Amino acid sequence: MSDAGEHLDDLEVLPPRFFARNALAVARDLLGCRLVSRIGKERVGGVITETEAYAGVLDRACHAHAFHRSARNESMYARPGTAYVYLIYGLHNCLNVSCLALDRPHAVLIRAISPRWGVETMARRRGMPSVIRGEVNPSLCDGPGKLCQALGVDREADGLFLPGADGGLFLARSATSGDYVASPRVGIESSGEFAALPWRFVATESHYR
DNA sequence: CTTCAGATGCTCT
DNA sequence: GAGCATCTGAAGA
Repeated sequence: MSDAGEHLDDLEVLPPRFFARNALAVARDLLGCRLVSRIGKERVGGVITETEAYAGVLDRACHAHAFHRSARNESMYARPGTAYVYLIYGLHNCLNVSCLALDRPHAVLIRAISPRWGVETMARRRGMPSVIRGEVNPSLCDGPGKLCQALGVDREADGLFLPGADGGLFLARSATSGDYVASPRVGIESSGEFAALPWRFVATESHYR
């Protein structure tokens, strides 16, 4: 029973208080939630299937480790629910949401979504076919850089307050609850003991199918 | 299936 | 100048 027919106008936007918690809680609870972009003319988006928590000043892998603060990560210090978008490897954007509180800079990286709305538009932005062998192309949004490209998210979106109704980007409640698997975060091998912590969360099928 | 190199630009040392 | 919360296509097993 797929709920692919659910209408974008019926989605319940996540309120500011959803984000006023530590990154581990927010990262787990974002699984199954909807991420929608109306950057550009069409609305596109899907269901969040993978997140990572970056849990503040003690977390060596976090951009705000040891209270590091610069023009790049200023959004981590903004009110909870603020988009933090940065460029990685000179090529790809990564979309995060700030959480916890002003002086406690946590963030959740959204690593993957399951495409649901505007699949053709996302495929065009990604430069690949929307359908492969009768199924939605699985590589449209299954990575942090890929989903930003598909949703049209770049550093213009940095600093957007996602619970605000006027933005081109928002998060909305999950229609279902589901299970997840936790594992170490990706690409942070140089972060010492923090590299092994299971702060990456991947939704199981129960979330969205 | 797997590994691997190259692309590319911004931040921080 | 080094390193980076990545992605892709090509080559090998």
